[in-house]
Amino acid sequence: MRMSGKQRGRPRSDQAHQAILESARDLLTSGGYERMTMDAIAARAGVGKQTVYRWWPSKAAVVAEAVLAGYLVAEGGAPGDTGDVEADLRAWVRAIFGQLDDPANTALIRGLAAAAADRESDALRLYRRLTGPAREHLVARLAAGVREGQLRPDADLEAAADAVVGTLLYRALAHSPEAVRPEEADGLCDLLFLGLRRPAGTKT
Amino acid sequence: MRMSGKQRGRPRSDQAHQAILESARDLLTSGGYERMTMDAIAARAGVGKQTVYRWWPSKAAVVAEAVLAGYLVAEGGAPGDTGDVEADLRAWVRAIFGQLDDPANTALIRGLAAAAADRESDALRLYRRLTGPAREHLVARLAAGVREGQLRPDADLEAAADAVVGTLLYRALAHSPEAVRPEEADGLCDLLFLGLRRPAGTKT
DNA sequence: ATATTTCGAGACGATTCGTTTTGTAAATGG
DNA sequence: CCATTTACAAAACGAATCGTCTCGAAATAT
Repeated sequence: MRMSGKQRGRPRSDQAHQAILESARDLLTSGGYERMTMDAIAARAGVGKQTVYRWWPSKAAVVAEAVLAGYLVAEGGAPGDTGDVEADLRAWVRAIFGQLDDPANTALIRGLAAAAADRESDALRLYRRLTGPAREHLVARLAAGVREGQLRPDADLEAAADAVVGTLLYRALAHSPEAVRPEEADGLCDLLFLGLRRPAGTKT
Repeated sequence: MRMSGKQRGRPRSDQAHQAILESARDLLTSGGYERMTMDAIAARAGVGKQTVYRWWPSKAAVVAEAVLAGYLVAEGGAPGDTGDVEADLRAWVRAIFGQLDDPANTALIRGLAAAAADRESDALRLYRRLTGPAREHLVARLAAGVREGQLRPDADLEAAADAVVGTLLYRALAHSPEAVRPEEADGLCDLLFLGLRRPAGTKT
């Protein structure tokens, strides 16, 4: 057994580590997954290819970590809790949809989709890590709304979260970046809250 | 000028054409996009690679047409119209979700996603062709429901259609095939129709 | 000082895409 | 019947890229 304590030998360069991820993100947002090569990632990071493969097993793995480390759907954290579920989530969903107006963000999401397609065995895990935080935040805030008596207690919160995340993913993958429609977020929220809202005059 | 009439030379083999698409589908459902090669497609189809590239410009194009020709989300056609929007669409959505229980179908959808990732310039068109028919059917049936007075006239039908298609895509890409949950379709429909239904006592 | 580990740089083999070549088969025009 | 034209199957080929491997230098512990 190796005693705990400092390892011998040259220590790992965290600077190189970060430079690789950043390089991958840059190439992804500028040229997309297809036009990006491992040689280019290493070169732009000022790093040997060996250093990349020492820490990641494949191109898809590098891209996946670069995307997940640099862009989380739930970036900015959980939705606020002002006591008004509807207002809180409306603002939150709107903010996330707004992030998709930046082509760099949709490029990252498409990059993750490409990485998932490239490594089918990791696809499920990648999509989960991409959408998991947002899903959990949504469900948590909705559940709080139910406890506060603002939402109907029999609502299927998981279905609502899937609808939001699914619409987001669909929009990021299948909609042209030019067709920016911020009101899409409102349309979705309108629709969902019509069904989620607790009918007036229900026992609290 | 060439007079109209029969083309000279050996005519194109429709049999080869079909064999190529079928071969691509088979390889896609068995091994996925990553493990499928153009040589394998041609060999399994009993066709020269030249014949493949004569009619399709790239691997992604072959896969895309194979998927879109062999699997449409709206396969089976439009939802029925019994006069009850909710029942019609519930059955229709359920049937489509049911198709995702077949791993072959999710493999085809993932194949299209891979093809889109491989040819980013064609990605938008591919996703539109994949989801377009289902979207149109949904919106059409919902609009009929509005005309029939069953759904609220101010509902955002596009948002509802996006929610359904988005959830479908999300499920196909990010959910493990084992976790079959047919009730997901019902949960989604419950949620949406709560919001879409015309409140009782509204002027017709 | 020596051993150990990572570093940047780059050569290397294997795989796969997409092109090109070669000889053959199937159709039309004269 | 023969020339022309187009598609066919098979396979060789070049270019690109992935992932591995080698090399000498740098950094750290003993």
